[in-house]
Amino acid sequence: MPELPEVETVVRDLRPLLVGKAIRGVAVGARKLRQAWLPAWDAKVQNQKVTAIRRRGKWILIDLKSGATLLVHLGMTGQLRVHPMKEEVEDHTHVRFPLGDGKQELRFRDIRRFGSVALFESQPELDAFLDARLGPEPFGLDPALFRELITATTRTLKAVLLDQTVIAGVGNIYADEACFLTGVHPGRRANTLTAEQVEKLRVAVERVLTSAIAGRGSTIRNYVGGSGLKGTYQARFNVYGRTGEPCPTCAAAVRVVTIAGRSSHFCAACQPEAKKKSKPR
DNA sequence: CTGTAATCCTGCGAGC
DNA sequence: TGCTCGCAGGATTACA
Repeated sequence: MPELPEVETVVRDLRPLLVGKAIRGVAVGARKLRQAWLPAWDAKVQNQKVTAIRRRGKWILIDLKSGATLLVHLGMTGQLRVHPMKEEVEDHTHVRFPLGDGKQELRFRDIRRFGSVALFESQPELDAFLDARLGPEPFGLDPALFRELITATTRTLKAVLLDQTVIAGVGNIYADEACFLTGVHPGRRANTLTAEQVEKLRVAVERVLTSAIAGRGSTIRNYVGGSGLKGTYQARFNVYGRTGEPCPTCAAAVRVVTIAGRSSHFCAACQPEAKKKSKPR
């Protein structure tokens, strides 16, 4: 579910609720997540104060006093929230961390179980894991570097935007929205974008992510932030999930096709397909 | 290097 | 009403 704006919203919501509080222990459910919680980690979180909570790409990093870090990924349906301890535990809650004086606990809930919760004992170990998977954050990128990253391949633009090792944090929704703002078809070969289009794309990616964060992310089905609030940005989508509805710019019907294995929404008038090679005559 | 499909899961809406 | 099918904010792996 969650892309960068949703993950950022969770982190911002949780920051005042977690930082400075101690984790008292951990309770793990029977069903396995992508990464199973290791029993050896129990002692590593016990009575550890949370010193910081950060985001990198779509990952949530919860730093502990010891120098270890809890690394959380929300997958498609993950939720990370602080609840009163006495509040009923919802279905699909897989990991719980009682906090502070025991009146509250941090709960990880994930219907589809594509998410994960893991512990890294040192920063170098954590950095190695993340660096192998993530390119730079999409904000404040040097235009020349952005251009290099995007145009280094013949893959489709959509595939490149979704590739976390190129730019971290963009997912299916915001890739489509950024392509729309750029006026480029998501199936366009990345190396064929003009310098102007690449620059427009850089700005569009930043703009759509920033606006979405301001709107506390998008809730399509079950996303909620760290305090349980839904997002609002879904009301501002130009193309995502708007198949058949009018393009906000030109009123042509929004279309959907599969690109890079994902449904990709676009306006055929505002985002024309690359011209086919015409036969020489 | 590409693209595609399958895989990990559960739930929900569309269509019959 | 009840069933099956396909699809869903992600990431990884196998294979052509």
